[in-house]
Amino acid sequence: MKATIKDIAHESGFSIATVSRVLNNANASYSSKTAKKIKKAAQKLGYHKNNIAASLVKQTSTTIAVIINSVKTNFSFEILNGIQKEADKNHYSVIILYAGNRSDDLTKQAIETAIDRAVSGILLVAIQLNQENINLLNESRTPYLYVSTHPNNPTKKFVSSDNHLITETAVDYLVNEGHKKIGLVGIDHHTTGKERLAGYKTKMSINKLPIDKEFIQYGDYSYESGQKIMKEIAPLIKDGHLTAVIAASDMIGAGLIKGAKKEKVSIPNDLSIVSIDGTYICEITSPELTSITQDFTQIGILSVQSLLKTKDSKFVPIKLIKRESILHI
Amino acid sequence: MKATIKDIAHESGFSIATVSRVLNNANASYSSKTAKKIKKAAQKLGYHKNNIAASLVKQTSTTIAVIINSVKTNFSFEILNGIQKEADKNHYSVIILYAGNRSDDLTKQAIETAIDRAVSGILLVAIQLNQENINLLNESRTPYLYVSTHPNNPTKKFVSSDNHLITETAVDYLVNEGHKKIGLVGIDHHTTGKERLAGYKTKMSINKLPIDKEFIQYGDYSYESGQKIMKEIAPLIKDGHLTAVIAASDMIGAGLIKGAKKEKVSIPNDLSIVSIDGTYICEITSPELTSITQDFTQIGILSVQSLLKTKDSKFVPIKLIKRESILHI
DNA sequence: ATGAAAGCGCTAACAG
DNA sequence: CTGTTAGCGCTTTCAT
Repeated sequence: MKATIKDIAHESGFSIATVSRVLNNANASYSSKTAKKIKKAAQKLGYHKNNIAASLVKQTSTTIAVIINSVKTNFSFEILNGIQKEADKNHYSVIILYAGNRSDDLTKQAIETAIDRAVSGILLVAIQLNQENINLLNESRTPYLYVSTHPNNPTKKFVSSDNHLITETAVDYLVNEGHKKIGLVGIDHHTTGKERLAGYKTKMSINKLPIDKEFIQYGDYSYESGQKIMKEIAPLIKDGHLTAVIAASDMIGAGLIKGAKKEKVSIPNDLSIVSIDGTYICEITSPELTSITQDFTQIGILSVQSLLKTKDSKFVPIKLIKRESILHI
Repeated sequence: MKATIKDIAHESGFSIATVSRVLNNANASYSSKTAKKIKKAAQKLGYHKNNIAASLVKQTSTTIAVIINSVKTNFSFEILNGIQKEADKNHYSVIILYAGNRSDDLTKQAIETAIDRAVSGILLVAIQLNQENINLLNESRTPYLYVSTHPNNPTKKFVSSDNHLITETAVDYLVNEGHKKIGLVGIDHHTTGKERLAGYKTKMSINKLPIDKEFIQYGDYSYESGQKIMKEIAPLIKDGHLTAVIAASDMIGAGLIKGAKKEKVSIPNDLSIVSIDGTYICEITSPELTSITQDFTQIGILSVQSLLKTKDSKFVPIKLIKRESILHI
């Protein structure tokens, strides 16, 4: 039915070994005439390589596994896009495994599936690993990389934005616009949140700005979370005790705007917002959200390059994009 | 290194054939005692099935390929989520292949990759196939299914919303709210657009409502498209020649709202909008968008079920969700 | 109920 | 430069 290298061997008069060599461009240990003949035969028979067979003997496949949380983050899709694009370019295919809602069990299951399939590498998108899963990964000797997460362990490889820099840039900008009462809202208690908090504190301190306890509000990066937080901080805003916040995500920013409407808080007149992420959400809200924009597509692309080739860790540059949610005072 | 069935055979004292039977629950042609022993041995050795080897001999894998356009649709992720969830449940894994921006060449490439990997089925998410690609698919004898697309060929299998019903429901609702001058904006020239247009025309006609040429505006489902269209129709609205529109997507709806601000058109006072899709975008805009909501997660789930088991075509129910973008007149 | 043996299609020594 | 051969780990007749 489907043509195999055996058929090509028959058709061209060479052995399957030679056919295999030619078709894989193995160190040119064949004459160009042979190559031409074999390629022609392959063409004629409509040959397609059976990657499964190749994987079996090579004990590795040209497949990259992406493990991802199923939480509703609107940027994962962009990262995936970047990964996909770069994988395609290198003739790799991508299999996506969900780790549920940050569940260690499901993460373990995903890792096992990846290992079972003998993938050539694993991309952990916004995934936090417990020790058991780290061990599992290490024992498998499958290369892996943290994507959009910056592990505190310096021996681990990652590709992500620099969380410290993100909040530092945001504070600087806000200070430049005349703000002194600046909050940071919607961050989580994990690495990402901690780093952003650290960057924020650093710059606040450098600028000799006090940090009220209420300036820092935790959340889960969601729209609902943003609305809830606005309810919390509305009194402060009305009192003039808070004039600007850094939102931990666009969705938090959007939730803040929504909540502000209910609380009769005017954005940006009563409160300036700079949101972290810079996805298309920023343009849909009214007012549009000024943002510290992450280059998610690039994060995806570079993570594949790192996994397959460079093996480097990398911070991907961020950008401040001015829209309408900041008031100069 | 890694345990294989050979190791289990050794450990348990049975042959690899028996081990294979037990581990695959093959028609109980083994005693339960044997089964117990073998399973214990497998457990002890930390055995994991090498699916690649199994795929090679069975000529099929427990992998589903999803072919998808890389266009920025905010709902593909939801469909993917549903697919993933249901695939997981059935112990299938999912590989995602991008077909670029509706490119026939890239689609062909994606199909070939899928076939190469001997996937057990292909899900075409919002993909339009040309004849060459249809042939390719048919020759491969790989089962495939249209997802979120309703092919005009009745022999093809699909899982999607009923596009006719979507616009019919929208028109009915708008008429009920007292509207008579109703437009349909942002649709494309492909099947989806045509079906929505047909549903719209049907109900307009039943309600004896005239359809002005300008009532129908084409687009590409994007935010920008929505803004452009608003520029186009703003004069009509101001004249009172148009009081309501059905937006072909949430992004079109959001673009309309954005454009309306520029054009000094008030939503919903000057124009009512009901948007098709009902993703989270509808809650972020101001006013919130009333929508005909598609159940994308369910579409994903049912498409896997259809591919793997039922082989049925299916329309997934839609829902009208009232928010703030409709004025009763 | 169980085992032996033949491959699935391919790659990679090893010869020549 | 090319061919022979031995598997990769698993499933599946065909015997027993």
